[in-house]
Amino acid sequence: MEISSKYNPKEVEKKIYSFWLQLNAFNAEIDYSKKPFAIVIPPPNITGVLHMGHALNNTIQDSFIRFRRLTGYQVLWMPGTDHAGIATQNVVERALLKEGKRKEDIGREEFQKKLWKWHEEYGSTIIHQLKQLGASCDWRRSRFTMDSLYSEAVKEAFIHLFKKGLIYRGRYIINWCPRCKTALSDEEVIRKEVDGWLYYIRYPIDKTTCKALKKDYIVVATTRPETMLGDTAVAINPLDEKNKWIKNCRVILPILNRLLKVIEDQLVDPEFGTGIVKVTPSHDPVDFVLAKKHNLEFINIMKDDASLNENASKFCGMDRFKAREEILKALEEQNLLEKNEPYKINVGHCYRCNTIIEPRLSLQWFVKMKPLAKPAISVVEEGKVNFYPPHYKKIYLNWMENIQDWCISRQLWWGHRIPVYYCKSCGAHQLKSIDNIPNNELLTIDKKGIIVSSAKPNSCPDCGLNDLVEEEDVLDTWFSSWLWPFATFGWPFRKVLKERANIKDEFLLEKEEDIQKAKEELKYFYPTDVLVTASEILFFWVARMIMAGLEFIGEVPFRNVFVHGTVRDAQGLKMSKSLGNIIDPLVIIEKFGADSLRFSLMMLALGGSDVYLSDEKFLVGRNFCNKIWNASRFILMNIQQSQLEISDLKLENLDKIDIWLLKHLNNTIETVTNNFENYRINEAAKTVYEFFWHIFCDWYIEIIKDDFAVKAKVALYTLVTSLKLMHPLAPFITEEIFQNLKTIVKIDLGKALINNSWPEPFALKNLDIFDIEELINIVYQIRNVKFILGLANKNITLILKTSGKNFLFEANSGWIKRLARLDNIIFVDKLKRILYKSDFCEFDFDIDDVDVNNFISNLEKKIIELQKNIDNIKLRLENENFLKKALQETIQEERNKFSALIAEKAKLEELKNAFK
RNA sequence: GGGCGUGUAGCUCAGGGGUAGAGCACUACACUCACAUUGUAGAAGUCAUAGGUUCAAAUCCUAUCACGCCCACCA
Repeated sequence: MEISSKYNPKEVEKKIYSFWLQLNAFNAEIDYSKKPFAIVIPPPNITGVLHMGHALNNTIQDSFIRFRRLTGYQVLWMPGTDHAGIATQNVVERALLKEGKRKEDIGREEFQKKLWKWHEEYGSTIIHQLKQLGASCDWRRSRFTMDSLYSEAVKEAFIHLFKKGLIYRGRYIINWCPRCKTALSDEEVIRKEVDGWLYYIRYPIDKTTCKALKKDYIVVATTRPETMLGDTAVAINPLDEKNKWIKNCRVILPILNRLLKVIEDQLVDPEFGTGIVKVTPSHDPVDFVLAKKHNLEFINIMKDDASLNENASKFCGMDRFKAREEILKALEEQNLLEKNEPYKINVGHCYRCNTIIEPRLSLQWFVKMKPLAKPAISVVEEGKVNFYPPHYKKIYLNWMENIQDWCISRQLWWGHRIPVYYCKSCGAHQLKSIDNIPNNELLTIDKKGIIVSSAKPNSCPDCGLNDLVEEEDVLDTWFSSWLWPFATFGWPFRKVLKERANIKDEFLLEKEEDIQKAKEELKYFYPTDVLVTASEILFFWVARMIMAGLEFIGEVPFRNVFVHGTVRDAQGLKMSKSLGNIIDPLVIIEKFGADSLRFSLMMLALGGSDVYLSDEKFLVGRNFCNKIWNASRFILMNIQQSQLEISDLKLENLDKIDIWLLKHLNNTIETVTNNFENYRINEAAKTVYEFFWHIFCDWYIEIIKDDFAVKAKVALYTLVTSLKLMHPLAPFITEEIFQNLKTIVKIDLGKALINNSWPEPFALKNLDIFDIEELINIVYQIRNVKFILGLANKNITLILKTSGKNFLFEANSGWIKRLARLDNIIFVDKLKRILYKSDFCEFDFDIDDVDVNNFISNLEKKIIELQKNIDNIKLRLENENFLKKALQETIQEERNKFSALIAEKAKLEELKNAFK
């Protein structure tokens, strides 16, 4: 069998992946003889294309999964996709716009059809890409957050919370995206500091209401002058002496000439601006709070696209920013704009389209979070859910303790429809209109005529009539995602028949036994073991899943949360398409192979901290894969060429070199196992890298080259063991080599590597490997001295004097000569000249005219180094306090160190002096 | 404003009370046939700053300075 000197990932990966699929190696079924290990994938958006963040996230998961699969767990990696409300709607809207249509032109139903069609065509792009990465998910189970059965879960959750009084509908100031035309939760708003202006505007005082005037106007400071049209008061701090005089006045709102009263509230900072604030209840969150408290009128001045409405008089129809200019102009004309100064403002942006958010008064659905948060705080405090790295625990708790109610309604056409019906006869549907709210009416909602139900009811329970309309809004995408860890198993286990499914769902519970099986699977695999996620969605998703798990199942959804960092470019900027700084994982896979990508990422996947990437970072993985390939190639070719018949991997008649290697291998197995178990994946990668390359290849294989036939078994054993250790990180190449190996050696190794067994340390008697380490050190010393003397590329003869260890050198002379590039080794009793000296041996070369200057200066440098250390320790040993207070053990250690250093230095000086 | 974290070699980071570590990059040498996607050797750091605890601090504590992330109603 010919083995190419270059690994060809493209061919191999395709072949190996379908081999795994044929084996059903990813499939997870209940097996009570094994312990379960489950991970649910963070479902990527159906609009998603695999980016480096996905690659990192999923490689970590796949490595954990493959590790556990090999260690004998019954493994489930549950895959799926997320319908991603706004994101998907935006994509399809854009496509529609290319045809010159808006979604309103074709209507909700038609638009939804287009969405589903889009999902069918492109929705699984990312799934295919995950397969290219090597993800070993049980693809049969793939779920979509809009599956018919999943809808049942969403409805169940809503109804459950509603009945419990944890869902309410309320008029509230929410974040509104005027482009997406929907409400957003606080988490969906990205705050960015932008340069703006702080405008100082004069509001004249109504002289009929105010007697003792200091001035005939007051000044308010604002960054958003256009909202002044909705002002219904001005406010000062009750303790603000300098503005106290306006307390009982009324002021006149410029342009509209509305009379505003002055209110007093602690929320006002007397130090900011003039200490007087304009209050715009419908367009500012703080003012909203003030207005409720002080019973102010709410005037909405904007339409849903953030252009001004009829309440804005002559500015009606104008865009908000245009209106700002015009209003400033008008104020200036009337000499009411006192000044403006540059000012940095924190402005909210839509996380999907980056449009500036408008605080907007509207009627929305909310979940009361405090009662849900309470148990979710306890489980983390008690350690039932652990974070890696652990400091995320604090961040989580801090957030949870300050949690706000969750706005869950979205004015989108793509998503789970809120399971609510309104009775027209009871007037419930009219509450939807939000413009011109008379004072503060309807801030809480009477439940009359509002029916929460999973299907349209026949009649209104309040009035008995059947004039019902369905709620138009859909639910926040995260309201379905937070159910992911158990909804994917089929919770709430309702029978859903094919006829009722609105798409060709593959996952339906049609028969009673399906339901029973699904329930059993949940019981077996849930709670899942670890959730792997980026820190960005800790609150969006992770925290909410914990709450949902506890509320709906009564048990945490996962025991561990592994948080990895954000993927950034070499400059530290977040990778994003708009910045044009992305490194496409698919390009890396194309160029170097999936394993190179995976291994490189895992070397860098330090828990919690961000991953800085540049193209050359992927060379680590590529080079390592090349090393794995070629080392394996060497071993296999030699077994073939020497026609070795190896029938088993039992190791016997080991010599010291073998034991030296196996000791290192044992340590590696232990460390790698430990690192995987403790989610220290980069440590696992580094450990196996170090062993395979620098112990196994650099030394062992080099040492045994001359008598490979004798050592082949140990080499083969070590190779197989290493393949297992590396498989979670580099699955394709290790499986490929494993399969090649099977055709060459006549050993029953099992059918495949993927579901093979994890290695155990080899049982070694505690044999001393000191001699081998010494010999390796001597080879290193010979090379070193040769370099210093400028003899690196010359073959020379070594003249050696040992302390009774000649036999050792004789027994190992083959490899020592080869690795140190020696013609010969001559043993003598006394050296004329000494180039190296230790307790073990001393040596010289058979070359007379060496350039000693370099050698001497090198010795001097070493002596100076040693002297520094000696001085340090001497100081310590002369310190009475040290002798009095340090542990006896420590003192003895220091003394030993001291004498060792002194001896070492003496040797070097002796060498040096011999040359003078 | 509050919370969390980070500052160690040119870069990316390990480590962690008692002589500073790795990888990459760099320098020199070597195409000795598994691998130049290689090998061998080398140079490189007052462990952010200032105090404190300690016999001993890069390591623990405090403050400061930088940087990063998250949360928050300063218009």
